[in-house]
Amino acid sequence: MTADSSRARVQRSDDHACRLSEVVERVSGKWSIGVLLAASHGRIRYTELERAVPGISRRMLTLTLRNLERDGLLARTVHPTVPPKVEYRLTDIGVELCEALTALTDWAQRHEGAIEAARRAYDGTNATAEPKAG
Amino acid sequence: MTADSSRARVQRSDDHACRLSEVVERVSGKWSIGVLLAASHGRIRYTELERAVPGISRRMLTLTLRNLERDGLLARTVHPTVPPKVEYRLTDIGVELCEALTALTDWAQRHEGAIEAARRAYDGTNATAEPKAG
DNA sequence: CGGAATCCAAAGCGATACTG
DNA sequence: CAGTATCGCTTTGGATTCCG
Repeated sequence: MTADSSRARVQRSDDHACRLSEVVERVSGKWSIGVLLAASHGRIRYTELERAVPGISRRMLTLTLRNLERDGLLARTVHPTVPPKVEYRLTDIGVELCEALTALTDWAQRHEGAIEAARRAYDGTNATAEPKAG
Repeated sequence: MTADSSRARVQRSDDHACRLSEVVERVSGKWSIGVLLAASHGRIRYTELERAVPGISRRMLTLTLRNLERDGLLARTVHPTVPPKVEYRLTDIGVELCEALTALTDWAQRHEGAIEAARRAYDGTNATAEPKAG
């Protein structure tokens, strides 16, 4: 990955950041998490996913699905019936990822208020340059 | 938030996903995590960050810094000395976030190999449509 | 029903020159 | 040293259409 890491003190930070980045990259994108969670209830079909993740477009759903599938987080099963039927379900490591994400949920929940407060404070302090206050 | 959630079974997933999305949004972007980790070692200056996060540009460093600061994850201290000196350090909730992220690191580390394998398998299976195989 | 392809707008990001 | 402003390329993502 990063070509030159000869700077010693950056090493472990770099390593740590690298690992994290991989996870975040795979989970970032507005939709990955929504899809992941929607699939965590058990088998779910394409159209169900479309409804379960409110604002998503066909394109993004398919793209997200493909990514998740490629990383081995989601399994795709095609039923060769007359009206095609495709079901998705989390793999074992997909389930584990969802569980690991609860640490984040937890954090978010604990500090939800603090963050919003910080934002308001920040926006207030720098309001002089903020034309959106209207 | 999401206009129509009358579907019952989606309710908690939606809620959960929402919370998670907030976290991910704030941490997504190629650089947020790198900066966060770099700051987790203690006070760190602008130029030090620039070096600690290898590929980052001035623009992105500043942008990322501002975002993190706005969310109350990072604190900025200006020393009004002759050559300006600005130091950044994680706030308490910033530290907590970094700690929460270790659950993800852990997951990534455990399944690093499995994911790469899944990718190769996927790319291999769908290689017929892949012009990059050289 | 499930999904690929195309088109287009917006956001992300890098490089760099400039300022206090 | 720390940060801002501008420009242009690249990526993301939404809407729509067509296919098996």
